[in-house]
Amino acid sequence: MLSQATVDRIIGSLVPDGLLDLLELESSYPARNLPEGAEVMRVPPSPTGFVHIGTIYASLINERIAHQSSGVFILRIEDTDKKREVEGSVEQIISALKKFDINYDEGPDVSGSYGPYFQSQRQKIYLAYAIELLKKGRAYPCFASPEELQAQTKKQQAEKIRPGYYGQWAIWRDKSDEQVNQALDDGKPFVLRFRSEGSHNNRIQYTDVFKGKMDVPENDLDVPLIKSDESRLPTYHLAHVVDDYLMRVTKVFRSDEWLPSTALHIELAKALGHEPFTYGHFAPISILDKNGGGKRKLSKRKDDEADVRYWLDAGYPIEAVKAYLLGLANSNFEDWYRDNPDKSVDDFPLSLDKLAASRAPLLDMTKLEDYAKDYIARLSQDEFYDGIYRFAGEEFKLALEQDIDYTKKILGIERGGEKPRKDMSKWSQGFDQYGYFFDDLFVKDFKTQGAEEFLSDLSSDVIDTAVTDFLETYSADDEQSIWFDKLKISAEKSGFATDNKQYKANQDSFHGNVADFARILRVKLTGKNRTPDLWTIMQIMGVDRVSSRLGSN
RNA sequence: GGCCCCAUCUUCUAACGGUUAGGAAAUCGGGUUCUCAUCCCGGCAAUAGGGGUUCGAUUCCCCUUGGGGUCACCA
Repeated sequence: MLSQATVDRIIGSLVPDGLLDLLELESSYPARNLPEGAEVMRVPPSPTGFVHIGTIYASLINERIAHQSSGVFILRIEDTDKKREVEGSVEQIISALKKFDINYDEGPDVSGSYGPYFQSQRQKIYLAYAIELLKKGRAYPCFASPEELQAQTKKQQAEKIRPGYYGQWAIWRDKSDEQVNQALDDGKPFVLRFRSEGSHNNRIQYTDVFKGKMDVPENDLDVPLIKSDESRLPTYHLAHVVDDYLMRVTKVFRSDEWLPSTALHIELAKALGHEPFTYGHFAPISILDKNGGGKRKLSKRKDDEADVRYWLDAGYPIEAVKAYLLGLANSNFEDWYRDNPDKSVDDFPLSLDKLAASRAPLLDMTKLEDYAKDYIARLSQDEFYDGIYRFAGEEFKLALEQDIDYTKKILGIERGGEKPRKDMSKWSQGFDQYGYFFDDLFVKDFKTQGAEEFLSDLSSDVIDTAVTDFLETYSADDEQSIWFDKLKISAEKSGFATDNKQYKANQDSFHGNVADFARILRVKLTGKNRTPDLWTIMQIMGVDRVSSRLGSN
């Protein structure tokens, strides 16, 4: 045990301008006045770059649980590592949550009486608790250099001993007053470490909301509490225990990666005289390794999909992404969504039990696309227009605005009925789906390319004849059935089979079947070989545009 | 390596200890359609292996194997 004088000296070096009074501090974080059963949840991203889709997943879960119980959802920025901090990340986090329509009641840009919500602004608070531990003899300064520590770890690995700063490896744990003062005199940097009283041979039990009864070894690691650099910011462990205590968080839901340090957090809370938290650990989203490995955690470096910007930029509808994520969290979501076509994904009652069963769900982009197609197909015409418009490039935007009536007709194709068109999974596809309707864009981006790609098997003579034959009989006033009858007649005249069986039996005597004949018109008209039905397209384009596109070469 | 989590079709998963092991996505066939997207019908496809407990095990227990996480002054 360090002498009072030494402890005071350490305190002086840690907080030269005075220590916060704990009682006073705690009185400014009173119990929340919430209804019975209300949960206070939080999501604590760190601003170290882009926003991870896992952060959105965790936010979704925490927000839902909080708000379903008439509780509070907090966004707390964990910016205690100034070295890794990337400028602009906080704004990115905030805007990502906004885009996903995940609302927090307290956060960096929302007033709340349990702040501040930047951990870097709470530095004095952590210090006060750390010093409290120091005074109790549950913390001590450690002057070991990174090199020393590294050498120690190496030695442990070589000798196949459990690595870590504990027991005999906790070299500064029981240094004398003289040694500590000497190090202080030398001006050596130091961290404040936790003095664990646990033993790796003892076991502790706790209940995880998702995983049930846990039985793990006690913590015996003397982890750093306060960093040695001049920021004197805390490590995650201290920050978590202090913040969630003061902010009156009722349940700590975090991803599985925190499971191994839970014993430590329990011991830390107890050392501070607090009741340990109720924890719930859920499996993080994983992805199939592209290089043939197994499943693994979604990694920032290797996977584009880890970045929410990827989802946003590609123009996946947010609701669809949320629906997919909710489906990963709760397997009954799909059924619910199908049974409640008129409800929003935000109305889904997330269940804790179901979440328990979810394990390391694999990100399945194909399935997500399916969700997205469904979602877009359900949209009203106005919503559909909005989506397309928002993701349109400058030229496409101008085209869309030019003649609203024309645009509305175009975007209204096969929409709103019993069986809406289902061919778009992301908004960025809007241009490709509808751009050809606009003459400038057609000439620039569709016309030539399409003819080369989709009509290369037919000679230009055949194509010309087909177009001429069709135009001879075409009338914009024809009903669809008449139009199609005429189409068949011109097809026959041009040497195409109108009967599929006939065609299959005798392919050589035809240029192709009706489908091929229609393909000529389709490509000439749209530059594409996949479009909604031709009659509708012609109706919308109008006779002049149809003639001109078919007539031109 | 220590500790921890996890284990049902290709994927996400469902199944009070008793089901022909179900659904969804993908895929394959068939139908509808001028091409597509759809839509409808159908097919393929799983309880990792071995021991127990039990009349009976996907379900409970143990072992093995496999996958994942963690062991930082990162969170």
